[in-house]
Amino acid sequence: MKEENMNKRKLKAIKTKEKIYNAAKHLVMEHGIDNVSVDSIVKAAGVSKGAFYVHFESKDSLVATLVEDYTNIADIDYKSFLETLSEHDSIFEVLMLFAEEIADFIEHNIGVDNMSVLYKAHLTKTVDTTSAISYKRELYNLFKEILEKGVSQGELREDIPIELLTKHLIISFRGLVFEWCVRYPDFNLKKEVLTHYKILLDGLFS
Amino acid sequence: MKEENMNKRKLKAIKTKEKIYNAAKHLVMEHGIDNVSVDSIVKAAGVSKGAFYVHFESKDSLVATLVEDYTNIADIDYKSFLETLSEHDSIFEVLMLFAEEIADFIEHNIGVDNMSVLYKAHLTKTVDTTSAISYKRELYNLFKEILEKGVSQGELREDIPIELLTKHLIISFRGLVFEWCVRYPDFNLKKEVLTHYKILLDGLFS
DNA sequence: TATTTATAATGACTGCAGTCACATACCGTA
DNA sequence: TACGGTATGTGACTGCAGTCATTATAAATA
Repeated sequence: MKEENMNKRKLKAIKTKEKIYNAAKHLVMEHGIDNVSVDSIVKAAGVSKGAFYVHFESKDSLVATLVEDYTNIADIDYKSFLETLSEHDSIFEVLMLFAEEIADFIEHNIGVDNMSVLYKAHLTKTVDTTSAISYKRELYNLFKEILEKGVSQGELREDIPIELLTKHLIISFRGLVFEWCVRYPDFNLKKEVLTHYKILLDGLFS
Repeated sequence: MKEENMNKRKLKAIKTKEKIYNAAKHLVMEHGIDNVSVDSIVKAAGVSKGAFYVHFESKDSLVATLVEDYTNIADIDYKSFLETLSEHDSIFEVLMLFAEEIADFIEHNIGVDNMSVLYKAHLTKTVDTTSAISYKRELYNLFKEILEKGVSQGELREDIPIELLTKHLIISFRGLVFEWCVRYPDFNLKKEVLTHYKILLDGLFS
């Protein structure tokens, strides 16, 4: 076996994986993840159960893949939204509007069920959800960009590295989304995100 | 049927529940939750599987109960720790030390596996984990006490209600613990909690 | 071309969470 | 004290995620 040769066998394998992935995508969209079994996926895809486990580590891992694709779509949305904000001067405003946009997208385009599944997958050691969590994820770059501009405008504190601030802004955000999932529907995500970021940006002291 | 009559039947039911609970506690302590099945619990407890589901909604819910009991122990620990801090003047210091203590307790007395199970249970709509999440939980009071002292000393901003600040301090904390569970072992909980609270208390701006 | 090796695919099987029709025993009431 | 109703308890059963010995077939090698 040599490296990356696109021979007949590998092509067929890729095709099988795609069949499974697409069948899963449609079934999950139609019935919701909790009503879709691996058996129903492989039946719809016209392959055996064993084949599923050749191509996916677990059911959760397939779901994570599905949500990852949403994650990428999300990041594209966030990026283009951020571009519309370039006119604003105040970093405070930019951060607040950006946070609001993300909250909106999660609430209306992803939904509480999918976020819960993703977060549960994160908490399951056997599932690799690196791409949504990775510090290389576009989302981190977008926050970093904002903060860098803030520093160059002298608005932001400089005693804590930008990278670290970025991480903590996102940790907070994830905490809010987690709380939203847990307390749903008694938790207004957008409102609480704005309050939280207001506290976070201003500080607690008078 | 009348209210709270401790008749023979109820006593036996309580005893059964305790048998299950204790068997579970010991098995989980010895083998870890992932290596303990409901079947093994009921076998050890000497009851049927059906009895398990009379007393517990699900396996997750039993685990959540176990961790909840830890939660109460935790709150007692936090409370007595807080009392040792009464001499400190600066609210900043008190909050930082308190946060550090909580991080310590979670890391060393509860552990990443139990926290992950608890958080997964939170995310599962069919599991009632109210007690750890309730705003009536002692933890909220403790934070509130600190903040109230801060206000009376004129150290804290007063434009946001104490209750709200309390909630958001805890949301942040939960976000950090979630991140710790997800990134374990590549995330130093105590260190990140301190950094995060430093940002949160001081604000982002120069 | 024939033979060996590696990968993809199969589907019966295992183990476990959770269910359900049924059994048991206790309680309140006549 | 008899009896109907109800909380508790039983264990075989179901459905599903994940495994594994085996088969099929493409690729590498002789």
